[in-house]
Amino acid sequence: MPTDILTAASPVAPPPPADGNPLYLVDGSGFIFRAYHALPPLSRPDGTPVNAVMGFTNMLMRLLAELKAEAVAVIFDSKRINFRNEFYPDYKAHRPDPPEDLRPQFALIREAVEAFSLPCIELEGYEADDLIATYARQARALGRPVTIVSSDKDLMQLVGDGIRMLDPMKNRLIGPDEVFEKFGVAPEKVVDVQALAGDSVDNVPGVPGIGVKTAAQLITEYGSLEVLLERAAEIKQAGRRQKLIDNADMARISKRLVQLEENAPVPVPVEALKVREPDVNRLLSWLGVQGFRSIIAKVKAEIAEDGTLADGAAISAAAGTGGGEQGLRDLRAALDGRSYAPPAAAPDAREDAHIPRPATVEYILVDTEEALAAWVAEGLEAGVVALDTETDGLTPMRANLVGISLATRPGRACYIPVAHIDPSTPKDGAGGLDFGDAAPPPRQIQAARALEILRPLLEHPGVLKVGHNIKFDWQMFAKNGIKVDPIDDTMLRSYVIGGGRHGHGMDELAQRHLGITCITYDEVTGTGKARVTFDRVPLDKATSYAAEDADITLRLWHVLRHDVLADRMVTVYETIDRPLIRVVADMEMEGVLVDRQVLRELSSDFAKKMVEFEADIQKLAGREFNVGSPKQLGEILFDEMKLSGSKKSSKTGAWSTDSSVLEELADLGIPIAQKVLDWRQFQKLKSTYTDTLGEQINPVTGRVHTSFALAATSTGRLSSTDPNLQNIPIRTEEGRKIRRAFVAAPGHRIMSVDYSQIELRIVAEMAGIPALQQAFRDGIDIHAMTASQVFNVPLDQMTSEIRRRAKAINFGIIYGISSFGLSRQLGIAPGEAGAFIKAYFERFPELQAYMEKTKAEAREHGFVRTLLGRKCWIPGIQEKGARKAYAERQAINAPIQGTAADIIKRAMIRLPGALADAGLKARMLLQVHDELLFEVPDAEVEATSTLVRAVMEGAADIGIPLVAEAGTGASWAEAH
DNA sequence: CTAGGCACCTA
DNA sequence: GTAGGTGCCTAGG
Repeated sequence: MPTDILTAASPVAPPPPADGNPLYLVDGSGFIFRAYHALPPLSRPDGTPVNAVMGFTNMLMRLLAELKAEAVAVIFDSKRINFRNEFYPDYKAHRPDPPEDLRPQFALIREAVEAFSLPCIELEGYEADDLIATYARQARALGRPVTIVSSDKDLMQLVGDGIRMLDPMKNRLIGPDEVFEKFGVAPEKVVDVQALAGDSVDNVPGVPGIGVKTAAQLITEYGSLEVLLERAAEIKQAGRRQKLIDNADMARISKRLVQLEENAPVPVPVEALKVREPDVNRLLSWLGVQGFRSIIAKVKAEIAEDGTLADGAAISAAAGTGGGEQGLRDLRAALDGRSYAPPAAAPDAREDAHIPRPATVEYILVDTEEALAAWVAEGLEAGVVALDTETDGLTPMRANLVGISLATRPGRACYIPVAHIDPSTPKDGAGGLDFGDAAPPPRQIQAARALEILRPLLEHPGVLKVGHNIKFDWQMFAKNGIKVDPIDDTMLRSYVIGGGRHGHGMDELAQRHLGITCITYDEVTGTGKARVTFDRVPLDKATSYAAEDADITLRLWHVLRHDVLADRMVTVYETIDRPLIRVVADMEMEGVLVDRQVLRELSSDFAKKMVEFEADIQKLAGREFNVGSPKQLGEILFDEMKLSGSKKSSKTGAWSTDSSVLEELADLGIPIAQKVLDWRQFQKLKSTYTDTLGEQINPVTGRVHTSFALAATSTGRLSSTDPNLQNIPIRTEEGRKIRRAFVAAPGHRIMSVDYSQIELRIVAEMAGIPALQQAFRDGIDIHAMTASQVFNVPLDQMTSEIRRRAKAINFGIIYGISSFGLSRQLGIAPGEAGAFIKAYFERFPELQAYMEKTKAEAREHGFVRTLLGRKCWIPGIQEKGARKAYAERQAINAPIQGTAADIIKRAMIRLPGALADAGLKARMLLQVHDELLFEVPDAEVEATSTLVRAVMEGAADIGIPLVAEAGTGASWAEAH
């Protein structure tokens, strides 16, 4: 009669209300063996067996995702020896060693706990069961219900009164009824039964000849072990009576062995056993190493459910319902439906709980290998480290590594100099030949040694390496043969949250999020003539600066990890910006081959032309002056030559001499105006391109390595600097010649693949304009088609002038059209331009509705979104007048430009793998917003072209097809 | 020596 | 009308 016994055994005092936060206590050690024996053998690609790890990880996922557990601890045995061995040395003495293919899994299971950011508890001298008992008792004292995740019978003594067990393998709950089924007594009496019956596996002696059945019968009859032993003489059966009398002490010892310790000095208070927000990067990275693909899918589904827009699949699915247009509207509606706090003035420092506030700050100089090894161990233990590199230059391909800083927890960081020299060392070329007088370099670890000691940390798949603009550091390490992985970037995290709202430099973010004013680079190295490279910065100063950078990066990571999640930007960050880091890093390091000779010849050509034009200009002006000075030119033209047609700038009061002014004059037949325009063209081409580009050729690689900024634009586009290779001339014949200098290595061709009309396609889909969508599906000339519709001209009567006007409007749409802007573009009156726009809106009414909706969205939220969910902040949208009108144009343009940027980024992420999978050796060299440039082996041109176009066209399903076109040649001029 | 303005290159 | 970057000139330290 289980119920009777249960009732009788209920505690006298009423149980405390079980309204607290449920606590889940996972018996990690017990689980390992159960899972190992229950699951078939399974191993990772590298051969490491992982069946128990897989079972364990799945169980954790269920606990977190299905049961939504908020308080979880995973508890392990510490060593084989514990306090029970003090009074019974043979306890668990006969346990065989774990099987060979289970041993490596112990450490992996602890890694799993870390990867899920769960508390991992063990205590020397105690078994997992004792810690579980202690926590269970403490949680009950707080009125919290407890679930013990285990099927170990030794834990059954704890069941009842708000404590239950969950068998993680069978997914079965164990309550008092199930315990009774097993032991024939209520949970409270289980220890007594075990004390009598003993346990051969754990080497608990018990009383010989008495098993569970007999023990339960005896305990039920006498009420408890003590009473039974006292009254053993009363037992009728002679053999049983004698055994009990002879083995009374053994039974008492056995009870002490099986009785769990409920007052263990647990290392973490019960209140602290909380489910922390998992670090998705670290978790996915760890799961990836184990090869747990199905679990990765589950985690990603959880993230998506968490609120972030899922990527391509969701876009396609949404676009698929109701034929694209409606689907996208649904998507937009879904996006619009989200509630966001209106943009407020950012406070100088925030006060949420996510901000780490270390009590002390330790910045340590590391100059011995032993000390560095200790920091590596600390980093491995931490699982997340922030790092920063100090160099003697700003362009990674030319800079040398000078030092490395590392932070292992907020407030604790070190600086490892590896190439510092004494500050008094003469600078190159400045101090003559007196190098012998220089002081010796300070004590430090050799760069190569330091890197080898750091390598296990930097390449460890279970340790996340965080950097602020980590692309730079990744390249510095890659140059030294270390592929840092996995990586995370606080600058890019900030960018996906606040792109267009504020800058993302570390100093600014430290001020904004942490209220900390960082030491500036200028303070450390000086400025101007006094500036020194970082290798000459004294080590104390260098340590303060560099260690702070790593520390601040780590602290920002904690804040921004939370913010990206809370802002539901995880998918954009994880599927676009973070994976792009390595792709762009590789692209930059690859560089592009530039023919210096071609540039020299062009420079010389351009110089000759400039001399000729300059002489003509001086002659026409009647005196010598600096043609390159707009101020002097304005004085010549409008004061001395008394020409009209210009206005004075309101800022400086100088005459405007820009190209539109000069073109008007040239059209009036004034020769000096055209000459100046021509001179300026060559001046620009020579100074910005042919002269400068040659200097940018890296002496080591012989190629030009631009730097792409990943967090510079408000729309999600990349930008390119040092040199900017996204603005190489193409429009004029003379300018286009510069592209002849961008060539392929011997045996290779340059291939350019660009999206055709991608932004107009995006407009057609986002605004839901059926006429435009159909035109794109039919593959007809979009400018001619809009011209025909807007100006009522049949396609077969289309003139180039009418098409030109329609094309200008089409571009105007993308830029957030205004009648003033269009009039200037077309050289017509604003009134006439306004009439064109009106006609366009009448033909495509969906467009006007879309624009109004977008502006309203920007006004309400302060930002707009791309199709893939990227936020583009529009500061100034709440203002009035011209500022507001400008912001409205930005609001209209940003989702269009930004969606195109997202799409090409996705293509870029997929391409290296797709090329490798196809066995193709093509290298991606440059991105120019809607174009990708490749260097392709001669024999692989056709296959590469087909593959790249397919990947680019398939990068997103926006409804209407995307079209990519490829061109190939010996140089960029021929390929485009 | 630096910062701002101008001019002009790209998508 | 959108989004960028660079070189040159010049004013103001």
